[in-house]
Amino acid sequence: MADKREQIATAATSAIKTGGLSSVSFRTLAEEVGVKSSSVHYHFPTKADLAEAVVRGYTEDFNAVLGKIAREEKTLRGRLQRLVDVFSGVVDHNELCLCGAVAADAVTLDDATRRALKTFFRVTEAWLVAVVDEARTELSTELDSDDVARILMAGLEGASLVDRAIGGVDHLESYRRLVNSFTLGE
Amino acid sequence: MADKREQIATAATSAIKTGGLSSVSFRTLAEEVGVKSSSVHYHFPTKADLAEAVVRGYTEDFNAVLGKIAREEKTLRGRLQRLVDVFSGVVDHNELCLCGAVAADAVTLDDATRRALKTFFRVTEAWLVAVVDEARTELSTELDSDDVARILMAGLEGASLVDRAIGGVDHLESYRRLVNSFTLGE
DNA sequence: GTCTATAGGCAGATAGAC
DNA sequence: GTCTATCTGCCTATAGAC
Repeated sequence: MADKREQIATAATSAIKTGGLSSVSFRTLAEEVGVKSSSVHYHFPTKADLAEAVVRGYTEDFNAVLGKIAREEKTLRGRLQRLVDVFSGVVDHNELCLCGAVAADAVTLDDATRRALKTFFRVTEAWLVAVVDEARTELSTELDSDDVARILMAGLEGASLVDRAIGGVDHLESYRRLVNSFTLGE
Repeated sequence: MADKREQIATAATSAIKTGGLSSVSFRTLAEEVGVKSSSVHYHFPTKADLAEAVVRGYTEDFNAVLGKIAREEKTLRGRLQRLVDVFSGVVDHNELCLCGAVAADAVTLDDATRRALKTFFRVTEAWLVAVVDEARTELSTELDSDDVARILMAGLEGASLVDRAIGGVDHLESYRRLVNSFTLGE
């Protein structure tokens, strides 16, 4: 039953992944955690405050997952495939990466949330670059690690977006094969 | 000054590309074309009707652009680079591909609009497959044409989404280089 | 085809009691 | 921290006059 602030952030995260930022309201959020909307405002004065906190929290959680993958998988291909798995799992639940969903509403964001969003992509791509650079011998493309990182990040966001909209995971599966073509392995 | 219905659809298209489906209202649309909101309802009874019409119209226009590219560019690399140009131009105006923007609101769509959206991706990827198959000798990847088509489509949608959110065109530029690594050319 | 007028609902946000 | 109550404003949609 953690503290209410966290419960609210968790409910907001889930709602945004499904319906985007515009789909969450203080009222529905309040109902989900069993309080009144004014109590939600107590924890997050404005919607911008809520959005920023949620993006920051998601970035932390996502990073923890990346760390886990790096510990559990030793090959570059294994690590990248696990990243595809993460996006695949999200789409299976009819959701998007939270930061992809928030990015779709980019024009309505305040500066702080926009910065937090930028940090998510910077941090995640930095992980990809590090993972690729650590295993240069397993790489079978002439593209440099920055390009590989950006191509996979943007590609997985886009594949999730398209696949969820039209049903299935065809695009994510194509990225699975792109990962294979980028890496050496049996 | 075309007919009003078309003016409304054009204004809606532009607004959706910038702010998504939830950002357009019958009121603001009406103001932009110089009528009252009830007149907009006359042409498009519900928001779902408007969304479907806009997606269909965009699919037609996009296809015309693809046809133009195929006529003007003779090499596979040239054609794919021109496709990247299209997405680059959109992001320069702080917009997204209309269907990418609509896809972000997938959960709120009615069946007809969802079908129209599916058609957009099907048609555009069919063009990509045809273009790739027509120039098999210029291809320098082992991925089949379906995968190449899906990777580029999803990738360009995702790169637009991310680049617009964080500013710049870094991800689209990485896709430019991916296109080069997929194709032969001087 | 376009208008005025309005219904009915939900949004974000705040004041002030407890 | 949470509540009740409320303000203000925007939304989709419709009825009916012209």
